[in-house]
Formats: sequence, structure tokens, C-alpha cells
Amino acid sequence: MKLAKIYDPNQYEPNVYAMWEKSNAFASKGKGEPYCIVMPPPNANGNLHIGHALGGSVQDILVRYWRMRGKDAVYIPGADHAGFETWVVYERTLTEKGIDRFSFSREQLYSQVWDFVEQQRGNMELQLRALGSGCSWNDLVFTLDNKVIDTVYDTFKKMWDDGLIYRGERIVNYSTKYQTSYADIEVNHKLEKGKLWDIAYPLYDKIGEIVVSTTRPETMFGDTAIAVHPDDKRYKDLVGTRVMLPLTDRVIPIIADELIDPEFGTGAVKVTPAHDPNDFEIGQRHNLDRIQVIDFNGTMINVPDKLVGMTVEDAREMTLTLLRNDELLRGEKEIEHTVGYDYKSGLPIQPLIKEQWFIKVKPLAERAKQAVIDGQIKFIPESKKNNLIRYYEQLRDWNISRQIPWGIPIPAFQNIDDPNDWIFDRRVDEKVLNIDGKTYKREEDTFDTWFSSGQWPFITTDYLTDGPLSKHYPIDVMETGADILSAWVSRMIMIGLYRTGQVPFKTVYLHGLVLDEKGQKMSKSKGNVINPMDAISKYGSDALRMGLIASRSAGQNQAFSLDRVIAGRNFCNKLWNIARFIEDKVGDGFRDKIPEPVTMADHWIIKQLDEAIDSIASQIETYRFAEAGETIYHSIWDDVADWYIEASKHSTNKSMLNWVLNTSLKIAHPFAPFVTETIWQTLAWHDSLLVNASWPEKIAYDEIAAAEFSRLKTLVTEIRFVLTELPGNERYDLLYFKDALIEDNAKIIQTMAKLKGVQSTDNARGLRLTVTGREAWLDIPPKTLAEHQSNLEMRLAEVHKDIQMLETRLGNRHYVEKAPKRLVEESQNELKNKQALAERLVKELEILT
RNA sequence: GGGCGCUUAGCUCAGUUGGCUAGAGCAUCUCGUUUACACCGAGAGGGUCGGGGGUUCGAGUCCCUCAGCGCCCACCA
Repeated sequence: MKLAKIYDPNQYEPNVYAMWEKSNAFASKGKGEPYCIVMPPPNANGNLHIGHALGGSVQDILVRYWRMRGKDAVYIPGADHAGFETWVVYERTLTEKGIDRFSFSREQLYSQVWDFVEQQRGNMELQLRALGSGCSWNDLVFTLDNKVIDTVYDTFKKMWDDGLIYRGERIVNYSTKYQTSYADIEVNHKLEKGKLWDIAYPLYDKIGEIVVSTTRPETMFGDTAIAVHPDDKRYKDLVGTRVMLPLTDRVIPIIADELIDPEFGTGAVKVTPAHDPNDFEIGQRHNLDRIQVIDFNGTMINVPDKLVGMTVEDAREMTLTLLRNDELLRGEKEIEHTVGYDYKSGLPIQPLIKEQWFIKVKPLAERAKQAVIDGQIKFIPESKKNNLIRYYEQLRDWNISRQIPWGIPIPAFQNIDDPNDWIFDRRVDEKVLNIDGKTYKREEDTFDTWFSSGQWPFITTDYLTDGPLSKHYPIDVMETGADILSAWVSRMIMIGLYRTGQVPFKTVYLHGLVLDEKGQKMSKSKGNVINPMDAISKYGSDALRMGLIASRSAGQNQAFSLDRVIAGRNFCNKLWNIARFIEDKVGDGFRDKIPEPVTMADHWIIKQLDEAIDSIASQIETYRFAEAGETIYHSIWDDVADWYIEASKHSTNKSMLNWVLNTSLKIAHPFAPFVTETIWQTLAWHDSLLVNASWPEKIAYDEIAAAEFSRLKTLVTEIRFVLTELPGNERYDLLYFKDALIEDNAKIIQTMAKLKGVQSTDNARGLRLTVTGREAWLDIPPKTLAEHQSNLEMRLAEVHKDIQMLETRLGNRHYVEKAPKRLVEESQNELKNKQALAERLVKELEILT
């Protein structure tokens, strides 16, 4: 078959993928030792970004490799309804049309978003195919599939029955922009400069005033107490008395609470239970009223008339002005403090009181933490293990309700006559239920997406329902971004243990962020986003995979390198041309057969590839993908192309070329699936699919012959080195020798070193080659020879230095006694070699002078 | 405030349990169209592994310390 000179990935990749899919190559075979990776589901509504390309490559490499190793390997794809993310996008389209979301029911909105997602859906699935991800498409799970919802409801019910679910009025992180509460994890804390104001509150029972410090003066209208530390002598006499709340006619008490830090500000604090988590706590202890002064839409309520309806920012200014007018503002200073921001809109998060569903996290976190400490899950990189343990230790109860329609409805109903009477019921399509003469109203909130996605491993494998893939649980590797260790990985472990009694995965492999080429975080607003599909259309999928994997280690954020992708593309082309050459040599009539090594080069390449087979296997198995990629690259480019193919130009061994190509394609396949399969399909000697091939077997070779080829390589390299130094008009390109090894391999040396002749002689002339210690001379004019003297002297000096170093080392009694024997022997051999080399150099210099 | 990581060639980065002369890709320089490949071949130069100290026969690797950068987590007003 005639192949084009240059490999054009676009011409082959889609067809190759279609062929795999048609042959059902990615489905579970149903027998054999299970190996399973579940894909972190990409947003069904979105496009893949470069992080998906990296994660997808790692996942696919693992699955393809283990499939080749004979396991029943399955890669389960998924699609995420991405509750909040998608909702934000959809709500924006509503806003653009000037439509208020509150003019629709939950059902209406849900079905609108469903249609919206349906239009986009499939994009990312096509993109995964372009990436080469060998997913079992029939097993794809969408996060709103019935089986997901059923399982999520079961989990919720079980938690409810176990007393892990409670509903309560708490301070929640509230996004006034999106009008929903958040989990703690969705709040971005930023350290920033702010102002701390001192405000005087006139005493009511005595003459005088108490000065409080606050960063949020606008919330003062919600104050229901002033608090000081019980041991604070300054305020001891005031505890129990009352103050006038400025700008109002309310009177509030001064209380003492341990939570107050006397060192901070004036040591006296205004207590606003409705708008601050600490104050809420204090409020509970002291039975204080909660007065909400910021509404859920972010504007002021229950405040003096002039302030009603203002934004928080405006209200702050106005309050300060009013206080200043009344001469109650006593100080203002700059401080650094952390402010919570909405991770989506970038606006400040308002702590507001809202009734929400919570999970009592402690028992779940304890168990998960213990499993992690016990080493039930392997972490790559290992340092993330401690991050997670620390996270579990400080985790607080988890708010799982969201006030958005795009998500899984919370299956709970409230008795309209008794607000505390909540029942679990799956009939979420019903707005009202009548049970035993009581009327129950539906909860309108939906679940936090992490609550459902936290159950992903056992849902996708149908573990609880004992489906065909259930033996794949716990899954082997959870490969995901290091940035969602807390949000997702931690949840999967907690809920996995809770529902199945087992950790959901044996290994967690976390990749870092792919930064732009300058090391900056990619973001749409910066315009520095690299679209993986662009890279694929320019350089090919394999090139992108290899480029992303190269020089990248687990957990580290690293820059994207186009150079690496180009190097990957070049590698694919190299492989292509190796195939062209071999196919041309071997001919169309050839059939796969057992290799029969004949020449030293044959034995040597077997040794090299045998070693590569083992190295790559162990590198993949220990998740050192960059190193595996390098081994593949150099084994194929350096050993196969530069040495073996060159050597084979002198004597062709078809069975060996056949084996070398088969083996090269197999070891490269997990990393570069497309080009390897494409080539495989052009081969005349079989009609199978590479994707189904097994990992290459090592074959036997002659150690001595292989070693002799190494010596020839050294000789050839030395000849090349000397010749490139010489000007063209002083080169005869003739090698004289008196040496059995060279005699046997004269032709191959001539070919590889591009010599005009290699002759046996007793009358050698020219430059004696010294590195290998062979009896060999390169014929060059006496004049040039003299110039080489300094060259030889320099080399001799270097060798002397090496000898000295080795002698010192071997002269060290401690070294000889304590270092491993192997090393000592190696040093001794090295010393012998160097000494012999020095002798030859000295002799050569004598001849020259 | 707590935790974690990074600093290695001009650039971007590898470097498992300490093991000898520290690697890669790109870039640079020289030469070269030879039976696949210029997305190529042959060869070369370039590093006191952030500074300092320690442990060890031996440190890029382990410990201490200093400096610079970054990330994650966290209800302090």
C-alpha cells in the first residue's frame, strides 16, 4: 500500500474512531478481571476545554493500556446537567429577553432548560470522540437520568431515616444575584483592604456611650444586642444594661459572650443575628431576636424609610452619613479582612437566614477521614491526601438545597398546618399531596449538584442494583482536577462509604490546571483560552494528547506548551514514515510471523524494545505518564528509526521489521491511538484492530550480540564525531581496521557512518579511534592529524580527571565497605576502562609527536 | 489564621525508595538533500539543581534555616 509522505491526522481520525465504535471495542467484555474508570461528567450543555483534554487523555491511556493487558476494561462516559452552571447561562438568556424567572413555575422552567440543553447536547460527546476517548457509549449516564434520581432519592431517604438530614433556619451563603443559597465550598474568600468603623451607641440606663467596631454599619438596623467579652474589665459594669440603637428608637441590651475578642477594635461588637454567622450563634445562645434588614434580592428592608429599597452599598454610605450627622461616628481605619464572594457573579455573598436542608456531616466525614488515613485510597500526588484529611476535620454541615429550578427536586413535602411536619415523598411532580386528611405542600428547592454527583461511582456502575457493570465498583481510578478535591472527591468518598460500605475508588489521580503558555490561568475574559478542538484540527488528536501529557506531573498547574504538541505531531509523522519504510521493505505479501533475529542489530533492537515494554508498563502503572511518553518517544525515534532502520538498510530481516513495527505501534497505542491504529490498518499482514491487540510480549535475544551492536554504535558515533569536525577537502572517509568485530560488520559500519570504504590493513594510517578501544583508524591527512593532537590532549586530561575521581572513591574505605557491591564493582570496571582508554590516548599522542 | 506546593540549561518543564558523568522538548551553533520522514539526518555548545547549614562513603533527592513565587482551605466583627 502506498502512503502519503506526510501523515494527515484529519484524513484518518474520524474514520478510525467510527471503526472502533462500530466494532464495539470499548464495551465491557463481561469477563475477565475488571478495570474501570468513570469519567467526571462534562457539562452536557458545553464544550470540552483543555482540562477535559488532559484528564480525558490520562483516563483513556489507562483504560487502553489495561485493556491491552487483558483486563475487562471499561471507560464509562457521563454528561452533567451542571445544575447551577447551566442555570446561570439559561437565566442570562431570559434576562436578555427581559423575562423574569419568577413568572414561571418550576416545571415550566425545568422543561425550558431541558430543551435548551437538548439543543447543545452531543457537542461534548463528539468532542470526546475527536479526542480519542475510548468510552463505552452505551453505558453513558446523564446526571438527570431516572436511575440517578432514583438513587439520589434513596440516599436522601436513607439519610432522612438515619437522622442525618435536618431542615433548619441557619445563616446561609446567599447569592442575591442568583437568589439561591450556596454551600460553603462555593464561596470565594478574598483577603482585602476594608474599613473598620467605630460607632457610638448611647447608653440608655446610664449616662455615656459604648463604642462598637464594625465593617458593616448598614446592618446596624438589625442589631439586637451589643456584646463584649465577659472578662473585659472596661465593660464589666455595662453588661446587663441597655443602649439606644442610633437612628432608631429601639433599645437593645449589652450582653457578654466568650466569642468576642477583646483585642479586636474597641472590644465591643454589635450583634446582628440575621446577617452574620457568629452573631447568629450568639443570638441563639442569648435568645435574641433576628431582624432581617437585607432582603433576598440584596436590598434593604426593615430600616428607616429613607433607606428602604437601597442596595447594600448605598445603604452603607447613607448610614455613615446619618451617623456622622449625629456625631456618632467615632473612628474609621483601614483593615485587612476576608470577604466572601459569589464564585459565579463575583458579587459579595450575603449571609442571610434561610430555612434549608442540611446534612449532618460529622459522621460521614469521620468515616471518610478514617478510610483515607487507613490508606484505602491511593492518592496521586500523595500530598493531596493530607489536604483532604484536613478538609474533613473542619467540615461543617452541608447545605444541600438550592433555589434554582434546574436540578433534582428535593422529594419533601410540608404539612400546611404544621410547618414542622415534613414528609419524604417521591411524587415531586405533584404540587400538593393529601395524606390521611392532611395537606402537604411541595418543597420547591432542588439538590446541590454535588449531592447527586457525589454518588457518581456507584450510580454509573449500577452497583446498588447489581447491574452488569456492578463488578466494576469500586472503580479503579478516579481521575479528576485537583481543584475539585474538596468539592467532589471528598463527597464521593463520604457518600460512597455511606451507601456501599466501600470507598468508591481505589486510586485518585489528580491533574493540575493547564495554564496558558505564559503560565496564566486560562479564562474567557482574558481571551487566552486554548480550544482543544482547534489544536486537534491543526495538529491531530494524538499530538495534542502527547503534548499535554509530556513534562507534566500530577497535581501541578502547568503551562500549555505548543512546542510539545508540535513535537507530538512530529512523532506521529515519524511513526508514519517508519511504517512506510517497513511496509515497503516487507512487501504486501507478508504475513505476521515469529521474528527470527540474525544480525547484532536484530538482537540489540529486541533488547531495547523489551526494556521499553517493561519501562512503559511500569511507568503507566505508577501514573508517571510524562516519563512513559518519553520512553515511547525515544525508543521509537532513537532506537527504532535512527539505529535499527538505518542498520536494516544494509541487511533486511522482514520478520524482524514486522515485529519491530508491531511492537512500536502497540507501545505507542495508549498515547497515540489514532495514528497507530491508522497504520495498523494499512498493514498487509493482519486484518485485526489494534485497539483489541494485547500488550506486546518480550522475546528472547542474544545478550552478547546486543552488546556488540552497542559497541558498533559507539564506534560509528566516534567516526561521525571526527568526520563532522573535518573540512570536506580533508576527508577521505576511509576506515582502516585490524579487528574481528569490525571485519564482520564492515558493511554495516560503512553504511551507518556513511564511509566510502572500510578496509582491513596491517599498514594503518590516519587517526586512531580511541573511544571503543578497537583497532581502527580513520584516514585523514597528516596535517589535520596534527591539529587533532590538542583534541586528544584535552580528552586525555578529562580521562585523567575521571581516573582520579574513581581512584579517590575506591580508595575510600567507607565507600568500599558501605556502598552496595554492585556499585563498587561498576566503579572498578569503569576505572579499568578509563585506564585502558588513557593508555590508548597516550600511545596515539606518541605517534603524533 | 491553618495547610500544601514550587524555585533544575536561554524558555517550558521531567527527574520513584539518596548511587556515581543531572535529562527532555523547543531555541542556539556547525554540517548535510544519503534506500521512510526537512513535521528530516549527523554533530556541538549550554546547568556550582534559589542562598546558607547539616546528616551520609555518597544529596537535585533526606533534615534545618533564609529568600522569592503560587495554590487550597477557613464564619472573626
